[in-house]
Amino acid sequence: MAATIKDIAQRTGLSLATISKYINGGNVLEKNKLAIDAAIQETNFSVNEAARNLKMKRSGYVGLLLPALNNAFMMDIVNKIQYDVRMAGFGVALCCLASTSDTESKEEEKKAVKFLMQKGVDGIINLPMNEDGAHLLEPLEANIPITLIDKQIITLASRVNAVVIDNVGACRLATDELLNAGHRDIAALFGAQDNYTARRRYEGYMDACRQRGFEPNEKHTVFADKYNKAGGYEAMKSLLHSGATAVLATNSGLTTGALRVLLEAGLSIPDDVSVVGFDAPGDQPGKQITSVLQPTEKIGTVAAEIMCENLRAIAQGRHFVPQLRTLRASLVRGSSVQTK
Amino acid sequence: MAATIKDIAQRTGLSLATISKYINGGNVLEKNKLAIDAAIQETNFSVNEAARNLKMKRSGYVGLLLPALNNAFMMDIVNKIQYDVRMAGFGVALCCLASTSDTESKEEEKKAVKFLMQKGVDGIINLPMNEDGAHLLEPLEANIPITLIDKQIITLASRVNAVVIDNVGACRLATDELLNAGHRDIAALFGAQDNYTARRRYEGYMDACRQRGFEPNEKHTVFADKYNKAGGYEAMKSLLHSGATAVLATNSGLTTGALRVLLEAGLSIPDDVSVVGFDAPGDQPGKQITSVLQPTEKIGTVAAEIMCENLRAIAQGRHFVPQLRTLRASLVRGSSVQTK
DNA sequence: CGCCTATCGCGAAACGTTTCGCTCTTTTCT
DNA sequence: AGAAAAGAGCGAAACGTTTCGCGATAGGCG
Repeated sequence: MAATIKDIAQRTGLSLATISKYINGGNVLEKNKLAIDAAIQETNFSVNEAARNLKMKRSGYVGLLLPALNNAFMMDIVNKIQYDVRMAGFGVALCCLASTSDTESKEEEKKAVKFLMQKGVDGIINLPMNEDGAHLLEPLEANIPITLIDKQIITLASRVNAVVIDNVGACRLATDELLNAGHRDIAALFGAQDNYTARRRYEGYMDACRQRGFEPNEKHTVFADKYNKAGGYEAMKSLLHSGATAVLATNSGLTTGALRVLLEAGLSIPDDVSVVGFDAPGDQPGKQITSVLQPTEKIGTVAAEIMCENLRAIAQGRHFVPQLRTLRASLVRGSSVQTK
Repeated sequence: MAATIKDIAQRTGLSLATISKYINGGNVLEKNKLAIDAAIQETNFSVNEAARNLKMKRSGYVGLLLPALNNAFMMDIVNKIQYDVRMAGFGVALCCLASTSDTESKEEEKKAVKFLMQKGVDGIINLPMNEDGAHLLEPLEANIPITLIDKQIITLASRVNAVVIDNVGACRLATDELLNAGHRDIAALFGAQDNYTARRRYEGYMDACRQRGFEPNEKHTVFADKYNKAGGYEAMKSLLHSGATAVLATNSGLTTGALRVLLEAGLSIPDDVSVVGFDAPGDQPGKQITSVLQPTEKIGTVAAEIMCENLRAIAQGRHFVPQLRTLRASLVRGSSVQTK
C-alpha cells in the first residue's frame, strides 16, 4: 500500500542506493534531487522506520522508567522529558511502576528493564528503585546509554549519566529556615534509611544543626518506611506529642501526610507549629507552606539533553563520557514558619 | 553479537522455519522442543523485534496523545493506560502537547499525529484538541485503531472508539447539590464554548435548573476561553460582585482559579459563598471542596482494554466495531456547601 | 591532450524475521 | 493392509531499508 523507496526508484529511474543516499542527506545531481522530491510528493512516501530500524540496529525510542506516576514531581519530569526527547526525533516509551511495596517495586523495575530491552530502546532514563543498579547491568552490557535521575548509583558512576539535585544543600536550606526562626525541637521526617535521597537529606539536616553547634534530638527524627502520604501520616502521628515546635518533612508525600495530622489535631500553622516541607503543592488555594522546590523542568531538560547527545554520539560512532550534573533546589517561602 | 534465530537453527540442526514456528507457539516434536529451549538458554536468545516488526508491519507501540500533562486528571489516566497497555505487551509512546494557546495546540496535535504515524504506532489513544477530528483522518485511512478519551468526535463516531463520562449527568449532579441547598444565584463557570465537554456540562447545568422550573441568570454564567487556572481566576473575578451566593466551577483549572479569587477576596467558604467544583484536589490538607470526581482509573482501564482488543482483532484478522463507553462520575461531598 | 581526482550512481548483499507451498513421515480409519 | 489424513520440517522468498565497493562521468591541471 504505502510507497517505498523502490517506487521512488522506479518513478525516477534511479537506483535504490541513490534514493537512500539522498533521503539521508547525501549529495545528488540537482535534476535528480528535483525528480526524487517530485516522486516523494506524488506517492506521499515516507521511509519505513521498521526497515530502517532493522538495518540500523536501533528503534528510535528512549525508555523512561519511573517508580511511579502519582505526584507532581514525577509528572513534571515526565512531561518535560517526553517533550524534549520527542523534539529530538525519538519516541518515549513510558514505564511507571505500580507496586506500593519497596521490594515488589524492585522486582517490577527489573521486569520493566527487560521489557524495554525487548522493545529495543536505544537509551534508558531511569529514576532507580534498585539502588545497587543490578537491573541496569544488562543494558550496560548491550552498550545502551543510561541516564539516572534524582538518584546516583555509586557503583555505576563511571558508566552512567546522572542528573541529581544537591540534596544535602537543599535540606540544609530547609533546616536553616527553621533554625533561623529559633526552633530547636524539630520533628524531622525522612524517607527510608536505605534510600539514597533520604540519607543525603538527613545529612543536610545534620550538617545544618551541627553548624550551629547543636546535636538534634534523635527522638524527634524518624525514617518512614513508606515515603508516601501514609508514611508521613504515621510518622507525624508518632511525633505529635513529642514537644516539637516545628516540623521538617523531607519529601512531598511526607509533607502532605504530616500536614494532615497537624490539621486533624487542630493545630494551627504557623501559630502552634512551624512547618517546612519538600515539593509542597504550592499551587493550592489556601495557606502556602514554606517548602523546598525541586527544579523539575530543569531535571527533565538536562536528562533529555544528555540522553540525546549520547544517542547522537553513538550514531556517529563518537565516544562519550558519562556525566554527573548536580542541580540546585530552591526554598520557596510561604507563611508556615513563625519565629519562636 | 546477539543470538538470532539462525544461531538456534544451526545449534539444533533445524531450519529457520521450524524455529520460528516454535517461537510463535507452533507445534514441534518433543525432542526438538527440548533442543530449541536448550539452545535458547545457552545463547540467551530473544527475538529481534525490529525484524519481526518489519515483517509483520507493526511496531508494538500504542501512541498516547494528550493536550497536556499538568494536572491530576491527565496524570492518573496516563498512569493507568501506560500500565495496562504495557501488561498487554505493547509499548506506550507518550505525546503530551506543550502549547498553552488553543490554536497552537491544535497545530501541535496534528504534528504529533504525524510523528506517531512516522513511528508506526499500531494504535492511538487520544484526548483530542481538534474536535473536528481532521488530525485523525490519516491514521484512519491507514486502518489504525483509535480510541478517544474524554471527548467524542461526532463526525467520526462510526469509525473510532470513545470512552467518555456522562458530562451532562455529572454537571446536573453538581448543580443539584447547590440547588438542593437553596441556592439560586449561582456563578457558573464553564470552559470555552467551542469545547465539547464544556457544552455538555453547560447542558447538564441548564437541565438541572429547568427541572426546578427556573431559568438561571445569564449574567452569572461565563464561558472561560482558557480552561485553566488563569481562566478560572479571571472568570471568577468578573463575577465577584454579581451577588451570587454560590459558585459552580466545571473543571479542575476553573475550580482552583475561582477558589483563589474567593480566598483573596477574604470570603469564607461555605459561610460567605458555597462552592462545588470539578476534580478539585481532594487530596490536600485543609478544607474539602464538594466536587465531581471523574473515574480516571476506569477511563484508563477501559481505553486500554478497548485498544488492546482492537489490536488483537487486527492481528488475528478479525473484524471489530467501534465502541462508545460512557462512564459515570460521582459527587464527593466536602464542606464547601451551606444551606441557604 | 592526457592524467589524476572528485563526484555521482549502481548492483548486490545484508539486517532477522515470517510464511507459503512443498515433501516426508507418522497416525488413523476402513 | 492400504489409503487417506494429519503432523513436522524445510527451502526460499519476502518485508524495506542501508552500505560497500566499484564503474563511469566530468572537471582541473600541467
